[in-house]
Amino acid sequence: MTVPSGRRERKKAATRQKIADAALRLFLERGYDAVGIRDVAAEADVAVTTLFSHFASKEALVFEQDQDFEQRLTQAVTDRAPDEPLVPALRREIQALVRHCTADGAAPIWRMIDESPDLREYEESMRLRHAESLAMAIAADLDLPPATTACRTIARFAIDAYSLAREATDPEAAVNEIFQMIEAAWKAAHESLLSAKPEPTPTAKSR
Amino acid sequence: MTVPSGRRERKKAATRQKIADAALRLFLERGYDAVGIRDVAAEADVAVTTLFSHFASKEALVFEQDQDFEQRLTQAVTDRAPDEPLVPALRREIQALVRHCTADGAAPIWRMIDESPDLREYEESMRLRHAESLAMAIAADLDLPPATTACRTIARFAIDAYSLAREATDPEAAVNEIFQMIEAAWKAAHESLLSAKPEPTPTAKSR
DNA sequence: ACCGTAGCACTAACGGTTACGGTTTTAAAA
DNA sequence: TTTTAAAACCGTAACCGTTAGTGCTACGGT
Repeated sequence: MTVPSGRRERKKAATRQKIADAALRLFLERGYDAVGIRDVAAEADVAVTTLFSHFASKEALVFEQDQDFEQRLTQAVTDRAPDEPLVPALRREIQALVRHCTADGAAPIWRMIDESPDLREYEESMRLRHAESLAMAIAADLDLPPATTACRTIARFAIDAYSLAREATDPEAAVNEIFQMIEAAWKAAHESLLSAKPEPTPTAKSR
Repeated sequence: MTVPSGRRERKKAATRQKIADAALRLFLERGYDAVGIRDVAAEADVAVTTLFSHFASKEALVFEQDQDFEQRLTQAVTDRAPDEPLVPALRREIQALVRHCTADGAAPIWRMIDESPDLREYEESMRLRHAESLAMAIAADLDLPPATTACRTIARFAIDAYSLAREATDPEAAVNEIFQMIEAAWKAAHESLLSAKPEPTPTAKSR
C-alpha cells in the first residue's frame, strides 16, 4: 500500500503524456476524423489497450488539458473572499475560462473541436457533469440540501454562459450580458427560497 | 417531381413504424443495452441498412415519439395570443411537456432512458439542438438578428428548466420555480437590449 | 532474494454504422 | 401501355471505437 513512490508513477505519467502528445499532433495534422485510435496508438508506440487504460475514449484525448475546468469552478465558489457574493465570483471565473480558451495560442484546438460534431457533443455533456459538481458546491456553500433546484439551476445557467460566450462574436461582452441575467435570476430565486423556508436552518454556519 | 402521391409514402411510414414498434418492444423487454441493432432489424423483418435509412442512430429509435418537441416549443412562441408575453407562453408549454413525460403511461420508457448513460447523453444534445431552433424563433418574433445573445440564453434556460424539472422530486413546482428565475433574467436582458439599441428597428413589424 | 501487482502488450472479438452493388416497387413520362 | 427514373429495400462485408482475455515484465515492498 502506502504511496507507490517514484519511478512507476513517473513512467505511467510519461506514457500518458506520450499518448496525449501523439494524439494532438496527429489530430491537428490530419484532422480529428481522419485519425484512428490505432493510428494514435502506433504513433505513441503503445498498444491500443494501453491507450484506453489512460483515456476513457477518443474524445477524452482532446480534452485532456482542461481537466481542471471543474475544479476551478467549484473552487471559485468555495475559495472566494468571505464577503464576496456568489454570482460575481462565478462571473469572474467563467470570464477567465472563456478568455483562456479564446486565446490565440489555443485557437487551432478549438477550431478542431468546433468542426467535429462528436467533439462538440462530448464537450457539452462534460460541461453538464461539471454543472452537477458546481451545483453541489453551491448548495454546500449555502448550507442547503445538495439537490436544491435553485442551485442546480444557477449552475446550469453558468455553464450555459460559458458555452454561449464561446460561440459569440464578442465572448467577453456575452459573458457580461448573460451574467446580468443570471444575477437577476439568482435574486428571484432568493425570494422563493425565503418564502419556502421561513425558519433559518439551525445547523447553518454563517459565512 | 410534384408530390409522390399515396402508396409509397404510406408504405414507407408503415416500415418506419414497424421498426420503431419492434425496437421499443425489444428494448422494454430485454433492456436497451441487451438489444442489438441486428436484433431490432430481424424483429422488424428489415435489413440493417433499411433501419438506418429511417433512423440516424440506435438512440434515435427511442426518441422517435417526441419528434414534435421542437415544433411545440417554437409554436408556443409563434402561435401565442398577440397580447401574451413571451416567457409565460414558454412556461405553459414546458409545463405541459414535463407533465407529458412524467405521466404514468410513459413511465417505463423514461425509466429506461434514465438508466442508460448513452440515452441520457443523446437526449441532452438533442435538447440543445432544440434550444437553437427556439432561439431563432424567439429572435424572429422580436425582429432581432437570429444570433442575439439574450435570445439564445433564454432558449437555453428554458431547456434547462425542462431537464431539471424532469429530475426533480416535484417536477411541476420545479418548473414554476425555475421560470420565476427565467422571468427575472428576461427582464434584466430587456434593460441591456434597450440600452444597447436605443433606436427602434425600422423594419420592425409591431405584434 | 522474493512475491504481489501495476503497467503494458497482443489477439480477437463485439456492436454501431456505412459503403457497395444489386433487386423490386412505384410514379410518372412517352 | 410501355418505358424510364427514382425510391425503397436487401445482403454482405467492412470500418472503427471499444472491451475481454491472457500473459509477460519491471517495479516496489518485504
